[in-house]
Amino acid sequence: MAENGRRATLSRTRVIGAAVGLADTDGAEALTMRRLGRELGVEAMALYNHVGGKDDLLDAMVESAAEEIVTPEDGTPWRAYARGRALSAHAVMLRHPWLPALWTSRLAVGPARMRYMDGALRSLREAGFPPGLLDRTYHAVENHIIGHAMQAAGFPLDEAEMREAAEPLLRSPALEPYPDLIAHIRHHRDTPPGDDAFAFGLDLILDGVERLLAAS
Amino acid sequence: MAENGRRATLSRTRVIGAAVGLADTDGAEALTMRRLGRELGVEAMALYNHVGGKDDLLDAMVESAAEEIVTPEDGTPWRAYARGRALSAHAVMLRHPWLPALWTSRLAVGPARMRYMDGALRSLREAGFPPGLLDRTYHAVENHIIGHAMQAAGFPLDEAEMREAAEPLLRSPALEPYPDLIAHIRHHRDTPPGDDAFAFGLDLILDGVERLLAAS
DNA sequence: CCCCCGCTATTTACGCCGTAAATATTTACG
DNA sequence: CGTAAATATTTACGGCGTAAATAGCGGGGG
Repeated sequence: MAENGRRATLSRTRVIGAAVGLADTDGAEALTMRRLGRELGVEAMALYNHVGGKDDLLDAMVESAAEEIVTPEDGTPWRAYARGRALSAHAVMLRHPWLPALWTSRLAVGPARMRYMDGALRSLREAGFPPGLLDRTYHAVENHIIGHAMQAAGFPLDEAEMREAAEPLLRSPALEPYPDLIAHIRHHRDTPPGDDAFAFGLDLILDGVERLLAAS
Repeated sequence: MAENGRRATLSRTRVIGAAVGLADTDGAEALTMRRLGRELGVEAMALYNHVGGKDDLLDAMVESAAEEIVTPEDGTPWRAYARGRALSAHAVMLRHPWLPALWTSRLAVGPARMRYMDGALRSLREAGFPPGLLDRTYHAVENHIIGHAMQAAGFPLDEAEMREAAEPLLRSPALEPYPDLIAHIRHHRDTPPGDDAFAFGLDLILDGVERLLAAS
């Protein structure tokens, strides 16, 4: 038997979990069938008994991450629902920097992701959104989540690294013609992420939508 | 001499241009040093006389795309400036589906990108934005551009392909428990992109910022 | 008890990748 | 023309995903 078997050292769940962990700590480019096998004490080809191949593994990782997103309970007012689900999705994407790129590039969509999408759409519909506004609202929020996560994943520096990286950059003569860019880098050096930047953009969108909904 | 030489069949510019073209038509995963060499009638290693390696090539492609973004002239009111530059960046990203992923994942930033960033920041500063709002506004717009481009790149279907892909999907029993998702897919099947979805989210952000600026 | 069968793991191999190093060829100039 | 520099090719290496053949193993029926 596959799924229990007392001493079944390998399983689909374990393979996917190890893949997620490996990509989390060492980056998506370190996720290699051979390397993943090594991590699990097994040869690469052994993994093929549990996943269909690397593509299947990547899809399963996305699905597994989608399951981590917590969705407000049914009946939550649309704005709180959208805000809660966006903040949770955002947190998941920060935990898994490899996620936004896979999220948008893989066309296979599993049940967790379908549930995630369906819940968001239902919440808006039940709030009385007309179809056009509903669709645009959904996508505006989704774009914000993905955009922020992509930018964050591409600049994976904590506060100390930020300070450290900023200094030599600021002295670079290549930057000299761009004073506002210099000021921007200084601003980021002095004010650590704090992450309210995500909520700021999100609320901008939700405020605007609220007004449009009221006007409709 | 490198750059002219009458019959210099290869040059950095030509290599980068061919790489952009190849990635545009066949996708980023088709961009291979060997394949790119073949496209240029040359062995892969010949490319290394003109680019430092694949990383250098990718950075140069991003920089080349950044040069395609047209920026409103200096002195344009902040809102028109931000809107114009966002729409142009958006158009460039749609032309080059490989761009958003590279844009966010490569940390090297060339002059064209610096100019792009600096111009946007200057426009907001000259309009009197306080530093906190300036930074959040810049990033909110940037996130929207990247988020929309990533989603578009992951779903590279024109209207006909859309219709064609939707039908079997809608019959899939896996979708059955998600009626609002079904409605969403139907909506997309019936209303082709049109691309005002990008402007919708952008204006939501700019409207909100305008209000915050007035209140500050 | 043993044997055999189905599942799991390993071995080997193939064609691709990026690129280092050595070599050959072409070009430009005194 | 001769030669040095620029450009292109050849060969090779280690790593990738994975197909195919092989080996090991645990559990149920004779």
